[in-house]
Order: sequence, then structure tokens, then C-alpha cells
Amino acid sequence: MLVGLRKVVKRSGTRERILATAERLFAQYGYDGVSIRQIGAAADAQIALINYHFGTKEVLYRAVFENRISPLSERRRTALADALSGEAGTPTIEAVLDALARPWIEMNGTEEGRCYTRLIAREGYDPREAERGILRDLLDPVARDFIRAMEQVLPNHRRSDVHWAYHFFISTLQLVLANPGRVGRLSGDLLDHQSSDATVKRLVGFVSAALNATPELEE
Amino acid sequence: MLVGLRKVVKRSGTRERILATAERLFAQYGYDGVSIRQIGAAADAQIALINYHFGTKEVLYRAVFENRISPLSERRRTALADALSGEAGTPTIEAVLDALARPWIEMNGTEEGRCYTRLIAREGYDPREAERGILRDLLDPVARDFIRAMEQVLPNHRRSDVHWAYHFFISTLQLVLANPGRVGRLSGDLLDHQSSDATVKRLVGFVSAALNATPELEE
DNA sequence: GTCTATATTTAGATAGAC
DNA sequence: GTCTATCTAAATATAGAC
Repeated sequence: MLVGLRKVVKRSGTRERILATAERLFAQYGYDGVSIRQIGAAADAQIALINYHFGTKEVLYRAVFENRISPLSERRRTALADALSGEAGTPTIEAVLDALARPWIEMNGTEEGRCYTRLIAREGYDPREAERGILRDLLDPVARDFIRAMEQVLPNHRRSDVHWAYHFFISTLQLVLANPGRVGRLSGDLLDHQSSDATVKRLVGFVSAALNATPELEE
Repeated sequence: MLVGLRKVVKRSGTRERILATAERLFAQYGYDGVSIRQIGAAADAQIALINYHFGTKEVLYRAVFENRISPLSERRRTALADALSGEAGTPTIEAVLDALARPWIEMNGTEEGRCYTRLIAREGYDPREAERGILRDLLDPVARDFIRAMEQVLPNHRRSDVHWAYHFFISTLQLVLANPGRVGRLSGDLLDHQSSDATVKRLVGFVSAALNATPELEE
């Protein structure tokens, strides 16, 4: 029985090598901008091998997302639970937003993490995103958790304001992480993207300020 | 001399038909996701004709952007000039942001306008954006004009806060316009994307509130 | 699991007649 | 300006030996 618990895969590492290479190339050139030939060449694996491990190019593409989203979502959910636990007093909107941003920003500190960031951004602005359903299946659940948490710590705010705040926060975070080049061109060294901590605080502070200035419902 | 002022182009309309078709298909499938063959078939023009009019696929791609950005920028600059003219009293940050968003939102009311929105979004999150330089050449100038105007109407705010506000505003606007599907999935009918006017007011109100809550410099 | 070899489409671009 | 025809390269995918 114990033996049965071990996955019966031969650990050659080829599958993981293909996956890591595909992540990098898909992030840089997009789904249609890179061929499985290029991926195979960069991963030092034959095309036939990619097909053996993943079947089709589209399955490989989805596998790249599934491979990285789970650990990030786990870290986010843990951070959210900590923020809501009340150990540091009454849960605040700042703590919830921090839990949403910080794991992503930290992941973005590595080159593989930046690949993920670019992949998510590209997929999010692809009109075929809805039919592929990758974001819907893998990201929407945790997004709903966070929106619910925001509503929970701001019970007297209009729900639509809370939703707006979520979209403001996540879209700007994505812009800063996925296209620092354009932000840098327009804002030069006025905006510091080097310090993760400063970026989180600035983003959190901006959205919190807007929410605090929003008229609350009567109790 | 008067005759010389007329452009010496034969007006067959083919070039414009190719351009319009290319805009639609590039927006939906991306630069690498559509072939000039498909564009030709949809525009009822041979591949050789596309090459005759534009030379290469990449030139055609850039022509699509150039074709639509100019009129939008013109409307934005006019709206900005109106906002800064002081005819309605002292220029406000609300008026500047309105001038930035409203022309785009209105353009987004047409199907061709939505194509432009998707194109800009895709290009903005393409890592090769910097080397192509389309956004840098065509959008950065007007973006700088607006950031400068924001600094002008908020002389006592920290410049970095004003820059942050710009990025918050434009990234959320882009999200709402380019991917209403995902916003709708997460927020349902809480967020109204049908009414342009309500959307502008909400976006402007949110960012203005955050800026007003930001501590000003001493004079 | 990994390879070679190949089948089948499709890509971007051009030549040259009209 | 527009067409047919074609060149050359590259795409996804699979068959079958090892």
C-alpha cells in the first residue's frame, strides 16, 4: 500500500524541463508567437517528446499555468487567513490588500516569477480568455475570496465601491509588475519599482485612502 | 497648384478595407495569431495585394495603430485644452481625468473602437512592446501631456503621488474597457459597464478621492 | 522515454502577367 | 492596382524503431 502512494513516474526530469522552458517562451512571445519546435530546441528535447508528455501545444500551455498558480494561491490564502485571524486586532482593509499583493510581488522577484506575471497579463487581455477559461478556473476562486474578505472588513461600504477598489488595486499591481518598462518611461525614477515593500505600501495606501474617503452606508 | 494639394492616390478603397480587417483580426487573435492570408481572405483581397500596399506584415500591424490613434489623441488634447482653459473656473483634477477617459470610452462604444482597445491592451502587455516602440511613439506623448496637466492642477501634491494616480486611473480604465468579461464574472451586475457616463464618474471619483486624501506639500 | 523520419498544412513573401 | 502561380521556410502532429 505504501508503495502505491508513490507516483509511478520515471523521474527523468524532461517533463519539468519542458515545462520550465515553455513558461519562459510563452511568457516572452505568447502562445502563437512560439512554436513547440522552439520550445523543444531550447529545452533540448525533441518535438515528439513534448507531444508524448503533453499531447498538444494547448495542453502544454494550460499545464504551464496550473504548475505555478497553485503555490501562489496557497501563499495568498495563508496570508489572507492571517490577516483575518484577528491576531493583530481588528482585521483591516490594508492587511487584506497586503495579503493579496505581497505574495505576487515577492514571486516577481525571480525570473520565473516574472514569466508568470507576463503570462497572466497576456492571457487576461486575450479576447479568447473566456473560452479557454484558464483564469476563470484557476484565478477567479481566490479573487472571490479576497473580494469577500474586503466586503467583510468594510461592512458599511457600498459593495460596488469595494469591487471597484479590488479592480483598481489588481489592475495597477499588474501594470507595475508586468510592464515596468512603460511605467518607467512615463514616470522615470519618480516611481520606485525596486523596493517591493515600498510598492506594496504605496498601492495599499492609495486604495485605502480612496475607500476611506468613500461615504459609508448608515448602520 | 490647387491640383497638387490633392493626394495622388487611386481611391479603390482596398487599402482601407485591408486596414479595417487587419484591425479586427489583430485585435482578436494577436499579431502572431492571425496570418496575412486570413486577413486577405476576410478582406477579400489577395495576399499579394497586402504586400503591395504595406510591404510586410509588421508594417501593416503598425499602420493599424497609426490609423486610429491620431484622431483619439486629437480629441483628448482638445478635451484637455478645454479642461485647462479655465472657462469653467479653476481647472480641476476631475476635469483633467475626464478629458483623458471620456474620448476613449466613447470610442469604445463602437465595435471598431473596442478593437482598438484590445489592440492597445495586448501591445501594452507584450514584452516586445519596447522594441517595437508603437506605444512609445504614438501614446507616450499624449500621456506625458496629461501627467503634466495633472501636476499643474495639483501643484502642492507630491509628484510621485500624481504619477501613481495616473497609472491607477489608466490601468483600471483599460481593464474595464478591454476585459469587461472578467470584471463581469467577478463583480456581476454590481459594476455597471453599460453607462459610459457613470463609469467615467466612478473612475474619476475614486482617483480624485485618493488624491484628496493624500497629504499635500507645504507651500 | 527518447529518438529519427516524415506526413500534412500553413506561414510570409515575391515574380510576372494583365 | 490586382491577379495567378510559386518559392521557401516553418508549423503541428504522428509513426515506428529502439
